[in-house]
Amino acid sequence: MALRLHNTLSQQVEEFSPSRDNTVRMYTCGPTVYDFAHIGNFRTFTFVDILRKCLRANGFKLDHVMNITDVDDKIIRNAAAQHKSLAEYTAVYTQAFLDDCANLRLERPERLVPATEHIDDMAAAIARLSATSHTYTTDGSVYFKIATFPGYGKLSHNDFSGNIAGARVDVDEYEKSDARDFALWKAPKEGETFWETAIGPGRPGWHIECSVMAIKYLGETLDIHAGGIDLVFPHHENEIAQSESLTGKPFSRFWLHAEFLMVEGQKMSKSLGNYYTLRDIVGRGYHPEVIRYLLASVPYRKSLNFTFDGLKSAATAIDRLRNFKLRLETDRYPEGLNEQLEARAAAALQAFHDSLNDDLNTAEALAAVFEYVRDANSAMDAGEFRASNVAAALGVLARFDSIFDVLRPTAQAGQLADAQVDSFIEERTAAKKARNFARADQIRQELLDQGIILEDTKAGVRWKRK
RNA sequence: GGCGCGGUAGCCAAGUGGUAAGGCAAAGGUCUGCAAAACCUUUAUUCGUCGGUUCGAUCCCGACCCGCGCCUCCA
Repeated sequence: MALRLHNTLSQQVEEFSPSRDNTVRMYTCGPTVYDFAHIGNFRTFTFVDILRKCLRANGFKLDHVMNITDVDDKIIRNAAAQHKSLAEYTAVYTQAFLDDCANLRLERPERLVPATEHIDDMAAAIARLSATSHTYTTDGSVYFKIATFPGYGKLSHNDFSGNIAGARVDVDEYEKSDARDFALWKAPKEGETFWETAIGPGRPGWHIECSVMAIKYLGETLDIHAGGIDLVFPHHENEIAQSESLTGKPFSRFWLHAEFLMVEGQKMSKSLGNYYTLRDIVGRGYHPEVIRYLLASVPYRKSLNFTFDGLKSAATAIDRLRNFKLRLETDRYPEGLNEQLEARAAAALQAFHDSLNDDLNTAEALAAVFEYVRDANSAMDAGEFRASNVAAALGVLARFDSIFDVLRPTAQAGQLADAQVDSFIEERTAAKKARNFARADQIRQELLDQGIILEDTKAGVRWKRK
């Protein structure tokens, strides 16, 4: 089954393939580095990571650009409050973001591009928009005039053809002649960071960086543009207006948006006390891959209710898969091949692939894996699992993990080395042979206290890290 | 008010015009020196409410109720 994705533009699920040379040119909105990213941000970034992996699973190559917004009002304000330069201030949160992504096992996009390294490109683009009468200037600030772009509203499916003023006016500190016009360029204010450019001094508005950097690195028409659903309007709508006014071509063929995340059934907010950064949750003892599993297990177009019960449930689910893998690797099976089981493995692989290709239906993909695991475990218990079935079983897990990436435990500092564990196990086995169960249990408990779990099986003792 | 998403078992959650995947939790059982792991059984006559279409609807249509998002540079 070919990959199908929901396109916000058409509001339909459409078959996807890149427009040229089998390479997906994708742009996704990255973080504004004014603070640590929160768990809601990471829901979207995890979705993007799953998307990347599914695109590759379909044989496509990737050229993926993600921006780092390292200049905006909050950054300027916070940096000033801490008496730091913009660069000093954003370096801290940029690095924190990269560290968080690494912990969550999010692949690095092919290009990570900071806005502040493209100021001149933005100024040049604004100059071109001005040359084609898409802008006006008030007090040194440049605005995009949406009346000059007939397609405005096509992404968010809003009709702006009528009288668009009237709803909210004067929400910005800057002067605009139409409520929905937006700033491309902001004139410098007293004491604020600004750049000297061909269009004068100032700093870029929010939307222009994405248009400029996307076109610079990926060309005038992207295959995919993705982000959180709250970016549909105005951010992505404005990107379309700028980009298409600039190039006269469709800005992106596909637009993908991840739904919101809730916490314990409520919207996440600082005032409710349910606002969490990734660090907060890891600090409570949840491993990053558990968080990753929970974020990835709910299909991206459905709002995700993030709960601590859900995290515990995710951890147990991962254990089940890890236990199965350990069993495959440590148990001994009779020679031969169980054909029926081999067919089930192939079917699971196919179902997994098809589910993901159905607009990234991760929940259904997981079901395919768990069904197979149950069947295989049953066969093992019944003595019907054969040595030659191991490879396909490991193959199912490998395929699963190439997308979900949760089977490898996060390394813990200060744990026993493998050799040490093995020597304890030898001592315990000797104690068991002598029917000194008290000593055997004591050793097992001591190891457990150090995060090592022992299991006695017919094939011998096996162990794993908690 | 406009636009969009959603309401399925205790929790998370898939799904189809023909009678409800999967995970977690709970209870009982098998196995085991004890554990652990694993397996088996049980847990939605029912899919927000009310109408309609249909031989038949959780799935299609309409109305209503509830939750969430955007419409204020918030993923």
